[in-house]
Amino acid sequence: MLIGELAERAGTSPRTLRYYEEHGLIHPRRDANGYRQYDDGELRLVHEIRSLLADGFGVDDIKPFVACLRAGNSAGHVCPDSAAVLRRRLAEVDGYLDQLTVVRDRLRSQLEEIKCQMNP
Amino acid sequence: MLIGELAERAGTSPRTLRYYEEHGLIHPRRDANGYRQYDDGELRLVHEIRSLLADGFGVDDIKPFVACLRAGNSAGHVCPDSAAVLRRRLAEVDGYLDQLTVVRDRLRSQLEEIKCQMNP
DNA sequence: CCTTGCCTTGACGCCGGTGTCAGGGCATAC
DNA sequence: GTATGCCCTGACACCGGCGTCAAGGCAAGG
Repeated sequence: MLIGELAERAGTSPRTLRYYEEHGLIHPRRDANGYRQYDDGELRLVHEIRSLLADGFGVDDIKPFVACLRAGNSAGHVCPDSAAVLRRRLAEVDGYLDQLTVVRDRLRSQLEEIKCQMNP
Repeated sequence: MLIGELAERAGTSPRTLRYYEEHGLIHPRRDANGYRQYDDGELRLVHEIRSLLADGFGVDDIKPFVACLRAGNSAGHVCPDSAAVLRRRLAEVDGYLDQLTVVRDRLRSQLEEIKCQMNP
């Protein structure tokens, strides 16, 4: 499978796949051409990567998950290193949720205040 | 009041104040020197700006609030334009909260899964 | 006069995942 | 031969609020 086909099957772009490779997430073989050659395992990997990115992980955070999968585990998050990253990210997300909740409440109360002024 | 003093009183930096000015949020007078000259009204304005920024508004979003204050209103959010921005931002924040909640639940369930494997 | 310290404008750096363009090779079909 | 379409590497653009450095002016104290 060449890079274009993998990109399409993974719902992304060749540029993106080269970026993942540049950052050590995937290691495709090369044809005599120099063309990157991927197999179905890489497709699964890319799906995992994109899922983690969608959850807000950074590329560096994802490396332990990839290593875990490559070590033969059925899921990327069952290894200790991945779990540590998971916990860190969970704490981060909880923090963002708290912050956003505070902001939302402020916004709501300001909008409430306006409504009251309209019906004095 | 010169820019350094205002910056310190507002808890920020001269660079930041020049940035606000560059984007049309404040309009200080100039001394014969060319030095920016601020009064206490600008200090209040800067506090308002920084509060809005902390709530996730962009510089452009803030303009209506500043205009509202300059129009003599006691608060920046009581004008129709500001209210519209408030509603837009509230919807945005609600969206982020939904997304983050989904992510948090996924992270939690993955961590749960690991705990279960440790006590089989 | 010289230093110190504030002020001025202008411009580049950051962060991070991708888009996009430039310039060139390979492969297949006509 | 050439047209098409994929591949390659390398590099700049983006967004946005601000840090930071450069190069220079102004004010005041020794």
